[in-house]
Amino acid sequence: MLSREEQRALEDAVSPVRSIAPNIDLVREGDRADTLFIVTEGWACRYTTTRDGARQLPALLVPGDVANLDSLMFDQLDYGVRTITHIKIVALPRDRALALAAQHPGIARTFTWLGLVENIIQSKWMLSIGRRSALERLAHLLCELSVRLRAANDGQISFAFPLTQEQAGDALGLTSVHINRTMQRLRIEGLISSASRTITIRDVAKMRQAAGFDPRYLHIAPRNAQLAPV
Amino acid sequence: MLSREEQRALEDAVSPVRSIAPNIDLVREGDRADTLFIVTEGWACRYTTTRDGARQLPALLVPGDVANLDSLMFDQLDYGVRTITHIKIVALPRDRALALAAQHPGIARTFTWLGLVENIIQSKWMLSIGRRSALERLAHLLCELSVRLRAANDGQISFAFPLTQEQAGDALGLTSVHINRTMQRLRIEGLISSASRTITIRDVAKMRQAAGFDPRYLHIAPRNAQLAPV
DNA sequence: CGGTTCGTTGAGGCCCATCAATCTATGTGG
DNA sequence: CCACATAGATTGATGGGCCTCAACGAACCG
Repeated sequence: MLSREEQRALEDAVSPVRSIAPNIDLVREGDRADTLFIVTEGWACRYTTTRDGARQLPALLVPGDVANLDSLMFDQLDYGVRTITHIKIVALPRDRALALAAQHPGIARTFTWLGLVENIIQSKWMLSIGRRSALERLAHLLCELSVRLRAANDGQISFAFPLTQEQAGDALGLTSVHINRTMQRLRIEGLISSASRTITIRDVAKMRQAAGFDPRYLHIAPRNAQLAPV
Repeated sequence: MLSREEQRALEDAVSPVRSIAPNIDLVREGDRADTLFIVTEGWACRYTTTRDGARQLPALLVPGDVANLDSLMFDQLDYGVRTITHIKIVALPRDRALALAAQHPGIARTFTWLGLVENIIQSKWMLSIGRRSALERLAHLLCELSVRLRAANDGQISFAFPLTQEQAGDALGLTSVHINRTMQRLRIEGLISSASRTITIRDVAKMRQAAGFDPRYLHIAPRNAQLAPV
């Protein structure tokens, strides 16, 4: 999507890579932020909270994601950003981001593209949280992540899944206890297996069926197109 | 946000106003769309569905909203758009929208601004659906709409609310039956009253308290700033 | 090796869904 | 202008999916 020149300009504009430990707030709800953070390695999440402390994650951030796109236009953040694993990020000051966008149409295009995809993903999450059972929700999330992480799909898919069950619950609108029980059901039904924070989807077709998952909404070209179902 | 010239360019690019009856699909899930629809009067919604027919509305569309912003970049829609009331819309072909954005920085800015605000609103809806009780959810939605519709706030707020209870349920991840009972509780507790599709929030402060609502996330300047709480 | 975080299990209860019936409002055609 | 049809609102009874609380086990780490 970016020309070589644009790629270059972007890399020049960006701060040196910064490493951050797990469970650290990059930004807190309500903070002012005039810098975009781009995840290059590891996992993070956006989070929102109710007055009484309940948490909902509106997004999981994996390598390639921008943590706070809206800082492009808004001073104040409506959510916090917190690391999940050890993570590497680069920072892009808003001024420079806007200047880049003004100068390079491909970069402007990329920003709006990112925003629109985020939007679509959030819509799907809403559908899950509002209308799907716990089993479907969890299955759908795992399917989505397998695609976003571009995990190889050869009938089985394996990928690192570093969330605690509590964090998974916060993403799906469930409690950690219920995540636990739901994960067990997924295992018992032979859909997944997991060991040391790695999930493997044992039968991708069956899993997607159980989740009601159709990868097209992610607008990502599948890694090996000839193998990707539907 | 737009210069007078840009305003003008936009109005010139747009199709004549079209009127549409209630409960009509403008676009269906999965349809191709190369035209943006902008609501100028009346209500509509975006909707998504699961395989087994459950519905979730990721957005309510009121005057000023763009129904399908992502058609700016994507051919295929991941949701349907359906009218709720009689409605008036104008159409803006993608080509012209992109050309306008390329030529007028204010218009480009407006598009990304709209996308980012949508994003934030969706995050709040996710928080509601995932973590709030039915009462809080409904109260929060009504508070949000009162602000988005720019209803006058003089301690009380009245505005037309044309959703059926089924549609409200689809927006909030609840059933119509439960919307009914929850609405009754809001009335009994003196927070709202309603007659012939008009809602009035009787005590705005108490209502916002009950909803956990803070209007800042909408990034709209309040109509009479001196009266806006918080 | 003790401490802390995370995962697992059980018992009990509540919020909201489901199903179904009835009531009300709106609109339509005769 | 009324009879009727239909969509939407309301009510009741019942049940289930998920929450809550609490305890215990397992893994990790300094």
